[in-house]
Amino acid sequence: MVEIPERPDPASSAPPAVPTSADVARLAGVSRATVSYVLNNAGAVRISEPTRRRVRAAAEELGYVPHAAARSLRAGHSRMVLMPAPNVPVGPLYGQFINELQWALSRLDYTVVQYAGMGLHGDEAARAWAELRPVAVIVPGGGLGPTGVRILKRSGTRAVVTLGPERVEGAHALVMDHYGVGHGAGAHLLARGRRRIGVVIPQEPGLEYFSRPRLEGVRCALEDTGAAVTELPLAYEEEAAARIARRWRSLGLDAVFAYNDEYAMLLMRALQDDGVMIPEETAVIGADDLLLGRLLRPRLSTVHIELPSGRFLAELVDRVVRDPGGVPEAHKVLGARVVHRESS
Amino acid sequence: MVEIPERPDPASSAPPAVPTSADVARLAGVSRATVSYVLNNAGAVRISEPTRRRVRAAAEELGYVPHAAARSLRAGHSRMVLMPAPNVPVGPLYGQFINELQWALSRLDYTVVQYAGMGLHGDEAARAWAELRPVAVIVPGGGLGPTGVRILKRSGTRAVVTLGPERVEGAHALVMDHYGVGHGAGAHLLARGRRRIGVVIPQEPGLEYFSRPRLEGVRCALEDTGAAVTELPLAYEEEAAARIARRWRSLGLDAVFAYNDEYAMLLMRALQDDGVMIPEETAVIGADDLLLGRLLRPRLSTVHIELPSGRFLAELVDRVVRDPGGVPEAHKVLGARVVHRESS
DNA sequence: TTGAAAGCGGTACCAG
DNA sequence: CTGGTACCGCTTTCAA
Repeated sequence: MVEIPERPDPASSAPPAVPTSADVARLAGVSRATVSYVLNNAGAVRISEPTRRRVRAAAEELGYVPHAAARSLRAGHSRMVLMPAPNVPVGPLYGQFINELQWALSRLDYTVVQYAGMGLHGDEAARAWAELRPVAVIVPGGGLGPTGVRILKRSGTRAVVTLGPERVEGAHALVMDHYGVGHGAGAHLLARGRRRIGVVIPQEPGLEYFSRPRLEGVRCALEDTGAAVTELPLAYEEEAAARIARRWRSLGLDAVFAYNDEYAMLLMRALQDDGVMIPEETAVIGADDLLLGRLLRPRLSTVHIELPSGRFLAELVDRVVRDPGGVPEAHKVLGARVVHRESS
Repeated sequence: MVEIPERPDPASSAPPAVPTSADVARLAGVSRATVSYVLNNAGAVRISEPTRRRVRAAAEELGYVPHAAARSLRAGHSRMVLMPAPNVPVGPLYGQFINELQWALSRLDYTVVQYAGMGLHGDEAARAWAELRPVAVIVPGGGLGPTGVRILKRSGTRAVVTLGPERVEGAHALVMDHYGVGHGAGAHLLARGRRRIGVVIPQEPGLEYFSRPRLEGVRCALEDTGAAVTELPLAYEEEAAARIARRWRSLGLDAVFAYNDEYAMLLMRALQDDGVMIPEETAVIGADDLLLGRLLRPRLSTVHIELPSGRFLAELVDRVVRDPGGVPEAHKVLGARVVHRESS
């Protein structure tokens, strides 16, 4: 006896209602409880094989898909890991890291979600994230303060991990301080006998979190050495580079740390077009160790950056989720190593 | 009279429970209904100012954050727009497009979420997405078939938009066919008098969706012209490029379409290192019109690709969400225009 | 102006 | 082995 579904659902204009487990139960002639047991392969309860088949068939026929919100509401928790979506195009290095991370978390059976809250800042954003009741939140780039962490924890988030340049009170941290990148570059140029060093500061918004620490690193490496640092604001456009190149000789620099390999390529091309000899007249070093640097002539010296493996972070998250009580860990995870080629 | 909260919550080991609207109500000495009215600025109901203040203060004190799942469960719908997270590092062009899109959707008050379902394929993935009951789903790159669309629609998704190379039954589509990119490149090389044309096929997985149509486009442009196409599999590594360059002369090609500007740079460098004159001996053209192409010597010819604006797609989504009944639209949105520089 | 109560879709306990 | 039922947190009539 298959009862006719209660919902009237005339084939008129209204779209057919979304099937619920109750609909499946009705069609299979069983109770909602049974449907739940069958579809979740509940081990504690034994359901007869014929019943199981009827339920599965009914679910299939209706195109039933469970409702995640209802499920996690009842369960009191979800396995969602939330990270804010980057609001600026991201390089291959970091992109690769994110992918690894997502993959590793997926393997640990988490649902990874990048949340695009493009208008929100600070605690506003934290509140928006908290509304989704994620079990863990991973925040790159210093977009979260201690209050934000508290908001999240208060809403049941079991693991909050920041990736910024410095730790945040209450949160676990993968400290990725780009200071070391600049320091490496500065020390290298110094060792090569350079004394008047330019540092490119990208004008693109959203890069300050990286460029400032890198600059600071260079500064620090040159402290008390008689060498001097000159900031070189540079937009990622041919014309901007040409303008700098034109007044290059008046700047009197004998070396430049170009923020990364892409800006290095941009600037190096402009300098070469103006007849500046590299590395004789000016040494150039980039960062990120992209393939493109090896393709330049002279081959570009660079600072190779070692990001942590996605698996490492995924395992940290998993560990903290399982035991949220522990004292926040902080790992310094950004390796920087100078790769000397021909441009310096 | 402020009652003591019911939940015992001893300051022992158990983490403090997440505050609910009931907790706020208790603390403020009102009912849950009133809390809801106040926090949602319900216009239909007038609540006295003192009450509002008490409620807000209580919410503040408890660090109350509403529970999105519960809310949308009750409401019967959400404003979540879901898109699968790319599982391969994405170029600046496409990255920019995604950002614009997210921004535009945010402005229209949607919650944009990139879902990383790294193990799932086809209908599996569609089911996983459907569990979240998004109001709209945007799927790039052909990762969704007609069945998948039906699963989503059946689960209440009001708008399904694909970005792939071809339409999908039942879904709206932004047809981004890279065929035209290849066609433009092929026609250009032909017009420049080239007859034996190589086409780079990247070996990196995940790029087939782009490289195949581009190849097809070249083929089609050369149809019945006496010109011939040679496929050149190429991994994005210096050594792979060097291998191709070494046997270049034996290939007898007078032109190459290098898939995009990055592969073009890689190959061009290898060819130049082997003494192949560009463009005299071999013409090279890339695609994407990246800045780096303009920095090469000779300057790289390229195919400029015009993606639709994020706003356009956002408005399409919004329109369809408001009126899901309409017949699926299909827009051809990928403009391709050859930019002739010096390498061809 | 405020409160009581129903119900969104699932899950899991307890009876039968 | 299966059904009844309470409940997760929130919104929204309906009454008072």
